[in-house]
Amino acid sequence: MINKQKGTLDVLPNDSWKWHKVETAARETARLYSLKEIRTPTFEATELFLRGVGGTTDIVTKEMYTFTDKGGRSITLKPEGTAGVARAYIEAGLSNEPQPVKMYYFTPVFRYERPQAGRLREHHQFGVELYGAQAASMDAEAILIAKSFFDSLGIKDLTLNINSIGCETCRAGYNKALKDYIKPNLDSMCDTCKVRFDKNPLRILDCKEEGCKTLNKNAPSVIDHLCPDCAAHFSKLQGYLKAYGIEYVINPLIVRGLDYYNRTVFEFVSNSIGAQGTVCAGGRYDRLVSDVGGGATPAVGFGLGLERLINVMTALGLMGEDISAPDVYIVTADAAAETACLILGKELRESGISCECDHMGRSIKAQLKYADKLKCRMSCIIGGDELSNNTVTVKDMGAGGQESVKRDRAAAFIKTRLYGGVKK
RNA sequence: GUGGAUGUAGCUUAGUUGGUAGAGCGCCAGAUUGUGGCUCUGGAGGUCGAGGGUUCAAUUCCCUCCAUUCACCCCA
Repeated sequence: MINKQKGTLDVLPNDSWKWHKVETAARETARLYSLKEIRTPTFEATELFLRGVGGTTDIVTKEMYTFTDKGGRSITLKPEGTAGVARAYIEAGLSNEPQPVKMYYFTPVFRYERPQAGRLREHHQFGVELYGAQAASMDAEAILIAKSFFDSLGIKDLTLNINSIGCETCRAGYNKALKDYIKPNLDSMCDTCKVRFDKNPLRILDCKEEGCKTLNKNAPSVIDHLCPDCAAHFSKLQGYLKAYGIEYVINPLIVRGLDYYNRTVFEFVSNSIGAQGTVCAGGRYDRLVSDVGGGATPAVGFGLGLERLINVMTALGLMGEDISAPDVYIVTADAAAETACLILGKELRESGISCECDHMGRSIKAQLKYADKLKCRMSCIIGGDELSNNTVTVKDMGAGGQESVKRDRAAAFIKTRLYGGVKK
């Protein structure tokens, strides 16, 4: 027996409807906002992520699935969805299309980490990428898209956290202020924070060590050090959110772990699925496209973890149940009727009725029992009597009654019963 | 990479102060004539995570490993 790999998930036949439900809702939301789907490869040149995500980030330094292919190239399974989209945008010359270019994707994402509740080595994301617009209204629309997607699924449990981490110019000033604040206490910080102090002070705010957290509470806020342009952008964003009626919390401690973000960052967080409660996270990344070799292109977007989303919905009792079932089960009441049953099945399917025939050689009783388990709405029975009369016995599995119908009228009769004569 | 918890049938699990295991659900089959849902009866299915040690004897005690799980770092 070879087991599945650590941190991977099988979506089994009895669970796949959950994914369909969520994916259908996502595609409908995408349609409403005129997003077009983009599909990019599962693996890319490692260099893309080094330059896009950032060579010093944890994702790149210790979590990537990187290998050398048979041609000696360094290949990496995508650790996030955005870099590949940026690459495709440049490579296909999408900057020449009318802007903005609004896209969405579904993708597997691979990160080598220890699994726990809400964390896998391969997970799946629904992502949105809005390229070409620098207006704060686009940031607001990204958030609105996520919000209306959650609303369409009935999820009310999520808290929206927003923050602005500024641009390069305000970052420099802020980093200095932060370092000035930290410096007297640097010795009491944890080891990783000491490293962050030099490399990327902003990330100190993200530290979960008790000592560092306490110190961070009174740390200068990024928001107070934004340059006039960034401050205006952040203020406009909040204006749009208020206009949309979207509640949010400004959380100055939100700092994304991917280097490409600037200005707006946000997270939708749930409390119902354990320690890893971030279901959706995103922000603005105006430097990404140029970082991976394209022209200056403002962009904003988010990634949304589908496994976590399904976990939240399950925890909140919003997942519902699988309602897909074959419409009709065809009971082979006599071995001699087998061919007649199979042909009837083909005919029903050709007229749009889903159905199932016996392939197990079961007794009539067992076949009806099975039809009941499948939750079929109707059964057709063909045995010796029906063969000689050229009829089909049609049984209503809900009400329990049954009647004899001429064989050549069977499909039409069943269709009327199932859909009231209106084609599905 | 670090720390804690757990590993008995497909699932949820009981159990033995050490004498090679039961239950519920599920699955399959029956309960006179060609008919499901309720009920009843029967059946299949477990090398008690793997390897080693102690012992006359280990699923039970000890060790190692593996897997799962939760938390940390980090992230969706």
